[in-house]
Amino acid sequence: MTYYSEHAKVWVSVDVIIFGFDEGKLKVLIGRRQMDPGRGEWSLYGGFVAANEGIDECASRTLKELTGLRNLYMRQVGAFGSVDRDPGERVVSIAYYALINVKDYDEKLRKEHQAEWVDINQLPPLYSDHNEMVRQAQRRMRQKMRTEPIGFRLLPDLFTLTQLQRLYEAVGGQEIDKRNFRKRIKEMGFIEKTELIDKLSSKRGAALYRFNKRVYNEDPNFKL
Amino acid sequence: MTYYSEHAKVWVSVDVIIFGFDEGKLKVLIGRRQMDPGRGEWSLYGGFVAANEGIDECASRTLKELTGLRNLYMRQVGAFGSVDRDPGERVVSIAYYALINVKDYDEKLRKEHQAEWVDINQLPPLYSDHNEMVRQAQRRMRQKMRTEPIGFRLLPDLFTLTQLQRLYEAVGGQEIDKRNFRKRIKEMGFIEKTELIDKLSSKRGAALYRFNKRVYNEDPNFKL
DNA sequence: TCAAAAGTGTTAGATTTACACCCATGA
DNA sequence: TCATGGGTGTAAATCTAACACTTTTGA
Repeated sequence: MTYYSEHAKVWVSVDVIIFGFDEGKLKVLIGRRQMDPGRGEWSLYGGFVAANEGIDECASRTLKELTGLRNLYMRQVGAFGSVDRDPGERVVSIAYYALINVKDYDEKLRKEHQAEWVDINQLPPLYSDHNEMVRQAQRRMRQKMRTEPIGFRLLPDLFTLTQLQRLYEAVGGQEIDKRNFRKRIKEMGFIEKTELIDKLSSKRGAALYRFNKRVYNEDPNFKL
Repeated sequence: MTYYSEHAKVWVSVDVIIFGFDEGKLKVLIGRRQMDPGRGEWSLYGGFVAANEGIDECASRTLKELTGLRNLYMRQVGAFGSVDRDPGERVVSIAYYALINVKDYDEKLRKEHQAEWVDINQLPPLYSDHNEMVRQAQRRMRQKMRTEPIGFRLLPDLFTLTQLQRLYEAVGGQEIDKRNFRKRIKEMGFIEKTELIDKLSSKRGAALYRFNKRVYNEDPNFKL
């Protein structure tokens, strides 16, 4: 308290936009707010930044608490700090987005937290400025996905090209030509075909692919 | 203090990366830090967020105090919040970048604040994580400039095409072909040729252009 | 046998890049 | 008269977008 004591301190929190991909839709994990003010409203998950905790750590901790998963792909969206954004007190909140494979999220844990996957295009009004946070997170994620292959984080380790295409369509918000898409995938090189066949989603069966991180790292080129 | 009192509060500050363009170089306004800890080190300008002040307002106020200018183009870069980023206390800082026309900045005011324009490629080590803030601000600004004509904020109202090209080169970090550049400018439509001639930078004289905001707003397309 | 999803190439058009010379003027 | 920066067009190459049919197999 020796240096800046004449200035005001404020609460700083972190809110996380957790993206998942399921049933061909981009989804966000939301829940009912468990504290006042706003108890019971739809809300993102978040937590307060502790005195001895960096903001990235706080986001990781929040994600871990909610999903049980560590080392999720996570990026900062930005700080939200209007004076009256929180109805209770002055809180500056820093939004992060994270990508998870829906199937990695233990259903029991999800229910314990009363968390729900909701289509990003069907979100209800959320607490405070959380809808705006989601919009910005989506823009950010879409932009990132154009230049880095982060989308794999939303899929199982093995996936079909149609799944991958649906993912890009859901994120980009528009349909993609199948042949052009597959042509681009082939050019990338770091999306490997395996010998495995997925028989669940079609009668004929579709080849399963995987993301080869090593190849990607050696060959740092990318375009959607 | 009724809702979140069990959580810790921290100081929140704003740091501004002020970009200028002069002598064909992209420059940043820095100064000597006027407070402890770190007094005398090279630093960005910043200020603490007051209890009754939003973070964007805080950034505007900081810019106004330093430059005397209002309504500068300004965008948030993001929040910086490692526990030990500030050597004195726990401070979460939110970085913003702003664009100003160097000639709009009153020299007297600049000297009063002991502020200096420094080539972004020649920056000295700055206080705390300010170098990293500058790097991120530059990436952000470069990216933005590819899709929106924000560069005009760094130039006088009237400018020659060569000036404009040098600006894009400085921001993009690479040379641009003169004919291709001018071809693109013509296609844009919202960069208007005036009848005025600049005789300062060449013997022959160069046509002066201006950015027509109205035309731009009616025709929301853009590419570098 | 048929419905449903997988898989596969080519072509036209659009965009991007490379490139060189003449012009006007002040010193 | 010459050095300096201003100004202009074309052609090749690359990238992007549009487009339709055959295959496999479970129901």
